[in-house]
Amino acid sequence: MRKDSRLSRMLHVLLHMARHDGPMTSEHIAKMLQTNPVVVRRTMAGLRDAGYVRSEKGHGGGWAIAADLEKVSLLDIHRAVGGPSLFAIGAEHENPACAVEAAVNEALEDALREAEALLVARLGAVSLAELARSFDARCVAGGWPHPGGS
Amino acid sequence: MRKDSRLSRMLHVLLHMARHDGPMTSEHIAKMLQTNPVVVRRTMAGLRDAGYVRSEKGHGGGWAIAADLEKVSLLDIHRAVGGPSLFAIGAEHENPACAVEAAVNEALEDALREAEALLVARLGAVSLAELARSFDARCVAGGWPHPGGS
DNA sequence: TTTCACGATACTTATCATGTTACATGATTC
DNA sequence: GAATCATGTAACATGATAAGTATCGTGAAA
Repeated sequence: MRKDSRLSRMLHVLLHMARHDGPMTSEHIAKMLQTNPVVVRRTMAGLRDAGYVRSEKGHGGGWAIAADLEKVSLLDIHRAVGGPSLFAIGAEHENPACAVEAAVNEALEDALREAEALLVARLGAVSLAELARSFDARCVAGGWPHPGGS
Repeated sequence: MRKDSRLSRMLHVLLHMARHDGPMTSEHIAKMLQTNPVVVRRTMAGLRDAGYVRSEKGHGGGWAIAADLEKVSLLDIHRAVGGPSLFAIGAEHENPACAVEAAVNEALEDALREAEALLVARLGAVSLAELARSFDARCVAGGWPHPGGS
């Protein structure tokens, strides 16, 4: 099953925007993500609705950060793009009539719930600002040219 | 994205088989799972290849347990059905040229790795026998009629 | 030899993120 | 105000994959 990369893509965009002056167009962003401007607008609409970014039409328009990156976590972004299910496996029926199936589901869902709690906690504990700073640190440590092209 | 229910289904079948005398046909199993016999054979082929079940053709044929349930974990079954990816989210590119994207991927993959380790540990810690016993306990506690129809 | 049940192949369906085309809307520039 | 730029939105195509279906072959039991 192909993976949902919306969170990953939006984080990528947000970090670029955090180190970029002025708005970025969908077309520019699409090139960064190697995709289509419409996909960018569609996905970023969630971030806009959540107030994390702002979009402006017309000349000089585009997308810009609209929130304090210290206060937005990776989990917030995950939710802003629709908070898709984190797992690719699960039970077939929600409320099985069969007692055996119910027992199996409970065992599996217990395990999944725990893993989800861990993942949610991890994503919720990291702010975009921290992620951006850790990126800066990587650049210094690894001797990368900082701004980066894409 | 619709979830992969192979693990859940196979556990359901295995628990029934553990409390059932003689082989069960694909058709019988398919009714339990509310699906098609071909789907059953296709999915159970993995369990057979791994040696967890055995299949016999002809009159009186069907599927039967072929392993010590104490020694088979839920993780083993997950792997026997193909060990599909556990997560529905992930990064777009494996080895991004962009340093920002690489940093994002690393952060996300760290979190996913941790959650996966937890989930794998949980699934690996439970044997089919334990799962079956916990089902028995549920029946007693809840006053269910034990054998169950589907 | 008939019936039963699995084995295997091929094809269809369902789902959903992603990709694409087309056009409307609003803002800026001239 | 006309042209241009950029987003907003709708509609549809694509790709991947689990699941569903139809069909026929194979081997075992009655």
